[in-house]
Amino acid sequence: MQNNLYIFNSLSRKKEKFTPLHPPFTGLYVCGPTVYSDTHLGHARPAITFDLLFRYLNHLEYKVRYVRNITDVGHLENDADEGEDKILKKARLEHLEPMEVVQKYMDSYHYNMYQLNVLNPSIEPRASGHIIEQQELIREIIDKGYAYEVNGSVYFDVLKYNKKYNYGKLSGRILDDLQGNTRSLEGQDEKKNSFDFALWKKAAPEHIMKWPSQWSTGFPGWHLECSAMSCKYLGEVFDIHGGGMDLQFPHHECEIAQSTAAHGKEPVRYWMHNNMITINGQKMARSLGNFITLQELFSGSHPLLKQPYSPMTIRFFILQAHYRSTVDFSNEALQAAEKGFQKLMKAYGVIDRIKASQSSTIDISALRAKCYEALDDDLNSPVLLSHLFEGVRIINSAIDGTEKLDEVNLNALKDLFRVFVTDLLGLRNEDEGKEDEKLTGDLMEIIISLRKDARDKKDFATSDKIRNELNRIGISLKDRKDGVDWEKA
RNA sequence: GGUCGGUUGACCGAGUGGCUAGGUAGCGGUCUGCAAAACCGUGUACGGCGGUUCGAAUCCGCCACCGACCUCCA
Repeated sequence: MQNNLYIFNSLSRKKEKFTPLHPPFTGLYVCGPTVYSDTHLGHARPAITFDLLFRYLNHLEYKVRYVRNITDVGHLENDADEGEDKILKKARLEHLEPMEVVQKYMDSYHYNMYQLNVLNPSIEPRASGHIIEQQELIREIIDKGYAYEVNGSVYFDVLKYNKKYNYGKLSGRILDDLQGNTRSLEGQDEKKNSFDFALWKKAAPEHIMKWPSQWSTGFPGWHLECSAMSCKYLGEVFDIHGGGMDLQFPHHECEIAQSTAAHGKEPVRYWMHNNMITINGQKMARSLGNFITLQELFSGSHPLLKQPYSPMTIRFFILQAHYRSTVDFSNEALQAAEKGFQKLMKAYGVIDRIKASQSSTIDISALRAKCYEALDDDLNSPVLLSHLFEGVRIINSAIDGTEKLDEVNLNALKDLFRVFVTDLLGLRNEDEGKEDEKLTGDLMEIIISLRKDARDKKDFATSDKIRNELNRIGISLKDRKDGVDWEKA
């Protein structure tokens, strides 16, 4: 299992060589969505980032178990919600069962992921299906002495944990600073310290989503589900944990604390965090009211959108930036991405027209090595794309005859595009079905030959009319030295 | 206020102590009857001020601006 993959580990703040704990097996856990609302552009970022990682690890022949959870127990929306459960609140508004809301948005998330060509994870566990495991984990933490029960709720004892371990190591936070930064003293009566967090919360009588436990009828703390489910499916120590940078603190910090307190071991070996998508320089988030859903992007139905953008345009747009950089949304950037994507796929589509030469002016193996180098360098997809555009140039030049490829290099080029464009970047052609394609092709042949006749007779009025009329219905003609190509706009 | 990150040409976006990605748009050219596509060429780029260095946009310091996170409840 040779690899040369380096990934940036948020824990050490350095690029580190990736080596799984038990090769060839590799465990990958990524924080999935809370399904209380439509999937938005921000959700696409981690999904695509870790899809690329999943695809690459598979390509390197690791046996990857990719776990991406669904949070369906519900979180608070924002301060204005006064503690009411997010999913519960939405349910009241729409007069639906909480699980009906969950189902609806989970289905739509799955459909959007399919549209973006994001592969399904190996396991997609739901928090509501792992209440028992979460309760067991709480008991373990209590047994080890790092949690305490107050009035039916259980809290994590951060101060005690920090005496033996290091709370804040992932996010670079110092406990003393956190203490000094306490916002207010209200609502903290039950906890020993303001920075303690809930493992189990006693539910108010009107709370719908609640489960029985030895402490109270209530619900698990938010951070718990990821600790419990990652441990169940990947073990007490596993290889890679991913998620958005906004989850680094407190969510991931608390995950580390919970798992370490329970098992006495550092749970995650490599932490990876994707950066945010911004809109006009501000983070896109539901709570900020500036988010664009994927449906709106695909249909163009949002005041900020000048046109619809296809799923593959969005995917390409996201892959054109490195996952640890913010990427700012704008119509100009999306339009540029759309053109670039089409250029790439168009070249890929004509690769079979290249005829092998006796000799080669290009060495594809060098290009291939550069492509691997790009991915090995912390999944540098923008650099990979720049190399693939060198491939685009080679394809077009080979068709024009200004570059030559022998059979070995031609096959290598085809393989390069199949591996990197299709398999790893997960880009696919979006041209619609082929039902009427043959008929259309036959008709086009006839029209093209008629135009050729006119041109042979120097009847350019007729030939231009044919071309213009075709243009009008979205078909453009391209005269080449050795024939005529056509394509739908 | 604390912690962390960013500031690259018209736009997006990589990257490196000297060889200065890529996409989009613009301009010029080749090819075309014309056009399109493709190919070739092209640009006033690295926030400001100092410092280290033979040499910095890349390292260090200061400043400015922008952003993310900052425990309760979830």
